[in-house]
Amino acid sequence: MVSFPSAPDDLFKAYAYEQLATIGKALCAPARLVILNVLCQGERTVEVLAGHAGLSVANASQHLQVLRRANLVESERQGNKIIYRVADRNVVGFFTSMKELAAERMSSLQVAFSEISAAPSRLAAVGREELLSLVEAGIAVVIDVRPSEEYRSGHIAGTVSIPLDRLSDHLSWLPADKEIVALCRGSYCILADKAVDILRELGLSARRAIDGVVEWELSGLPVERETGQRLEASVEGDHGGQ
Amino acid sequence: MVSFPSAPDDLFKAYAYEQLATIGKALCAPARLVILNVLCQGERTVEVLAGHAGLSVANASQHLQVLRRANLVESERQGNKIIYRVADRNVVGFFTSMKELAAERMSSLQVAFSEISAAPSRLAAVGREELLSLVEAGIAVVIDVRPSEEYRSGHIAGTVSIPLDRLSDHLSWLPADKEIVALCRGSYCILADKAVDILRELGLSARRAIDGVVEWELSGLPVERETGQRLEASVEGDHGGQ
DNA sequence: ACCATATTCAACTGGTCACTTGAATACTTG
DNA sequence: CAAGTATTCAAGTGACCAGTTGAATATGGT
Repeated sequence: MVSFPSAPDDLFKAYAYEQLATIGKALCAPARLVILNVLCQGERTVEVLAGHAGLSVANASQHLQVLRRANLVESERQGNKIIYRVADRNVVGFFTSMKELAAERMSSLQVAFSEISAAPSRLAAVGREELLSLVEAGIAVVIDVRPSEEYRSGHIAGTVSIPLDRLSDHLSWLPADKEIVALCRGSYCILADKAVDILRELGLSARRAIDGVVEWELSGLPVERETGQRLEASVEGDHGGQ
Repeated sequence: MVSFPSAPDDLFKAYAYEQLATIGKALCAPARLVILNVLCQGERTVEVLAGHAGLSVANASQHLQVLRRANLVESERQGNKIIYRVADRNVVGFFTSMKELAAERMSSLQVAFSEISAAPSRLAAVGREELLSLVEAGIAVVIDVRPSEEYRSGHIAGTVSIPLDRLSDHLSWLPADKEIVALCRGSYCILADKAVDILRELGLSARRAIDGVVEWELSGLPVERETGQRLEASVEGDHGGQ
């Protein structure tokens, strides 16, 4: 560069950090984070995503384009609809580490949350190592309380699908002598908390898992997918979770 | 939760994503990213950080407080000055993966950049595996072209400190029969590019490393630190790098 | 105690972003 | 080819954010 004026250097620096900031900007609106979190679990249509985030379709579409400009998600036309998905497996890992980083801040909230909740489900949450050992020892059953569509589009092998809103239908055959561990979408999702509260009120031994299906998948557990099955519009069954 | 109104659920969801967005907001201003990148290499004073980012001290202070509110950095008073550092080793890892995620977007820029640059240093950059094998085979020398203060505060074992602005003083003893690999702060830093251009103009075989010292450190290489040595105010020697 | 230095606070301004609304585009189905 | 559905575009509004300036706070040295 010797004979190089310094201007292009600053230009490069400015441009580089501007590009980097594009990713940051994509992650600074809560609505986009909700969308991204849903997309980390599988591909979805615009309408479904708008429902999850509580946005108008037009608004959700704009948020999605911000995410796409940041190269975090990509879209593809499939028949009548346009489906969005994360652009890369790395995005899932990156977003997960962001959530883990925020978990520290969240801990204060979780304490406050457990105080208004009937059962301190969050504080007794089950970590990965413990859950694995519980399952291996055969003294725990893991139930996946997400809506059944999500279970179908990808779940950890060995878990049983019991959507939260159908939990009462399956109470009869749940073992009273084993511990029940509820699995949902992760620490930002409260489906498992609700399930645990219900089960405990019935006298069963239940706890929630700290991590969600996506985190387990990232840590290398085998995942089963029902291929060909696609998530169509149906936000029903999602009782404020995530 | 059974007997729980759904309002607190939405409150939790909203609060959780708001907290997560705090981190995103901290990363959406280029100036803050520059600051964070410098902090990933070691603790600094406000004045130094302001110099790196090209901001007024008051402005840099405000940016630092945004970063602190997001729990990404922490501050400590040391005598007359206040030094900032990353709050957690995980922050370095997280920020690194963010940069890697952006690298894809950057590739287009790197091509454009190499076109105006005398030598296509970026395109021939050396990755980790290759560099390790080159060093093991004894056919490459690795020079650390960052300012000497940064080298002192932490560098990879086996590398030699040759600050870019003193490169001409060390030309005599650089081996002509080996390949010279220049190491700097990473792909967002152009110090190594400049060094390579100088060396090539002199007929030496030189390439830059893709990654910076921080990335190498994260991947497990032994790091040497001169303890007790602290980075005092001195932006001099930083020729537009980062 | 006083001054110099380092950092933060407070008030202000221009620009950018999120959300709304109404229209336009693109594809599928009859 | 027409009608319907899904998504995107375009314009407008209110809120928030980055940067500036000048003053306030806090520490160390004399």
